[in-house]
Amino acid sequence: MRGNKKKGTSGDLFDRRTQQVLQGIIDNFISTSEPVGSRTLSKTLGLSLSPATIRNIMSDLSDQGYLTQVHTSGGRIPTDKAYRFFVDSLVVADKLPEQLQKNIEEISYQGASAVQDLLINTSHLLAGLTKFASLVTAPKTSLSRLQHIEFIKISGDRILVILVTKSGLIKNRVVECQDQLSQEFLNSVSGFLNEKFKDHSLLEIRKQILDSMVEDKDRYNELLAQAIRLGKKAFELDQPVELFIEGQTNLLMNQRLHEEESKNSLIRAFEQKSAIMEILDQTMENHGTRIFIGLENELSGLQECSLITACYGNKHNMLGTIGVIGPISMDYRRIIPVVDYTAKIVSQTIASQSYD
Amino acid sequence: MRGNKKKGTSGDLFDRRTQQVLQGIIDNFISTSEPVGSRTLSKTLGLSLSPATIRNIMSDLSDQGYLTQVHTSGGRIPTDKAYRFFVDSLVVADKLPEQLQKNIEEISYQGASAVQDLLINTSHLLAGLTKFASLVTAPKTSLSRLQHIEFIKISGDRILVILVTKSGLIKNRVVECQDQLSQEFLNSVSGFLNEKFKDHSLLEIRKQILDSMVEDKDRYNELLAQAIRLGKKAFELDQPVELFIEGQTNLLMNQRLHEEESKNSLIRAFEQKSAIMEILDQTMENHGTRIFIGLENELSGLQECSLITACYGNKHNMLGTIGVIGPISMDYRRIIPVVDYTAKIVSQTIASQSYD
DNA sequence: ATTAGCACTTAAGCTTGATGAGTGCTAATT
DNA sequence: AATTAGCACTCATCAAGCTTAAGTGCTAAT
Repeated sequence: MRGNKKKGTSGDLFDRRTQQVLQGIIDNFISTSEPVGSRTLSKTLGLSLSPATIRNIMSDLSDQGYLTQVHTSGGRIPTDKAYRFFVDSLVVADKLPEQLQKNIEEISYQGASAVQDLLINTSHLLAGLTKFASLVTAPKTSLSRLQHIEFIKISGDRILVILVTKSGLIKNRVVECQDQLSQEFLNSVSGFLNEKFKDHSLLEIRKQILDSMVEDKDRYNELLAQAIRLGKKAFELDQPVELFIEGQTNLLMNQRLHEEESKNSLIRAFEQKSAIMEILDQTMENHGTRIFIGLENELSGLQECSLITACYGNKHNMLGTIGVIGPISMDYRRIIPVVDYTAKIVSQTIASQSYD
Repeated sequence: MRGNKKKGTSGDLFDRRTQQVLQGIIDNFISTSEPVGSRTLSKTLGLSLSPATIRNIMSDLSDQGYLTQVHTSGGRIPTDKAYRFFVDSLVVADKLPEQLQKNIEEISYQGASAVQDLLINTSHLLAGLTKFASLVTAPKTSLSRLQHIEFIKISGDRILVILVTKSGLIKNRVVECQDQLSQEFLNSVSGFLNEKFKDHSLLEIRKQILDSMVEDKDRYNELLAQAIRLGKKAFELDQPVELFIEGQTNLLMNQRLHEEESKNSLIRAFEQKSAIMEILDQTMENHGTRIFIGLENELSGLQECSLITACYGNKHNMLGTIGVIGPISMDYRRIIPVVDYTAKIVSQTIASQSYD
């Protein structure tokens, strides 16, 4: 999203005209998915250049790796490199149509519930608007800070643990417990934990609890001992990968992905949730929209696709990532602002809901 | 699953041989998905009948609507009616291989957590084992009976409501509340509600709350008034359709579904979650495995597929349904017992976890 | 009742040739 | 020096025609 005139990824210099031709080819291919040839281009492009001239330009672009031919004759198609150039030279992405803005803003009005619900809605929304597959990661539980913990006895030996984080995540799990503990006792335990650990990150809490288990081997305080024991169970992270994927079918049915084989590897990619998580986590290092085109994707199953991501969170802290996976020849001008704006709205909504 | 000798759906009488031929055709088609002809059949069937004889039999079966020809020559394929007959005459489905039994049983050992988690696991499991799409409905919240309700104040004006049902469902939602209520007060409210409504169905509770709102217009008891007000918010059902669908991509990638158009209508069908819910709800009327073949499905998008369902719950009460959607020519002998046994294990697991 | 034999049907695969969009190159034009 | 016209060439796509293999229905022989 910077540089607009002279720089392709590898520093090739284009004159204005060459650039227009490349743009034209990309635009054309994005809308038709058909290889585009010199004749067509000469007509659609407003430049009054003969096909022959355009052929020369195209030949140069081919030499520089921006175009390839599917077969000897029959037009050329843009390479990943061309899309990269194209995307980089989008100084300002299209403004988002008002209607779309409204659609996106609606997700935040779905009532004040847990952050997870917001994220699930977001992922549905993105998949729906783009007709591609959407990815949304939840804030990392272990980095979130404790807002509240509560134990509820729901039967003789089963205790429901409820964990609320500052960022608005709500988690529950049931733990079993041999000792018969009264609800009153549980209340004092949770009171103790809340007091001691409020605002600490879960990771930290977990560490401290483990430490004190080592220290207080011979404990005399019954409350403390139980608190530690219960706390251990409560904060013991199962950490199921919190990644919401929606609209896989959209993507698989997309006309532009026809190779049976690439569909299969795409499905396999979607199954590697933790690998996807890792990639998305990396995008949190620098804010803003990021775009991975074709082979730029580390995950091999995604190399026939492009991934567009944006982070949500507050100034201090990126919490998670949202993204869209679509065909390489997607309409970047349309999709990028959608992802962008959605991330912004999610950030706002979370900010207004969280307990900082 | 009843009747094994002489009855097709419409009461046609088959002699033993005809039936064997039909079986042969179905088996053959299930494993190859190619139309099967008289010559092949004469060889693979162990009956030492000449192709000509088999042709005659096949001709009869065609007349009775059990077979159709895709084109004038080139073998015949079974109709829905044939599968119906086939399935009905499966007196006893294949025994489930031990390995599969183990796989299925494992889902119940995933630790004692909320019923929802069990159901999500189940739906993953079914999709994985069958390589088709799986459906799992959660127990109806409104019919479940209250085990416990709790209010937790998580910030000035936000209260977390936790609802645990007898069947093991755990629901949370955040409600906003203008009045500043102390946690102690919330505790007495939840104490009150627990006492008054434990074991009542949520539907019933909701009704009673609404009733008392009408009655006690001029309330004097502050606790009661707040309890009612909070209770109303808590039991006001959002009831998001609780249907877990997994493995849609499995199904879409399945070789046997090739028509682009039928894939699209399948996707559309999956989007109508409430319609699917309705169908699954109907299956709860009578216990046991149910099978809907092709056009027997009410939902038009599913008419190129078969749906196999089984209910889970306890003797008194069916709670929900699990199911699999696959191509009409699926291997019923293998799939039916998988669905069957899974439902059984889910029932057991829930029984051991629920609070009755 | 069963089977062999035969004429007929048809999808699928193959070749063939025409068409059209596209290409690279060279020579003429501006 | 840049642009363009012209030309020979390439190749996917399509339709037409042909062959093959698997299948069918029917009739007559067993």
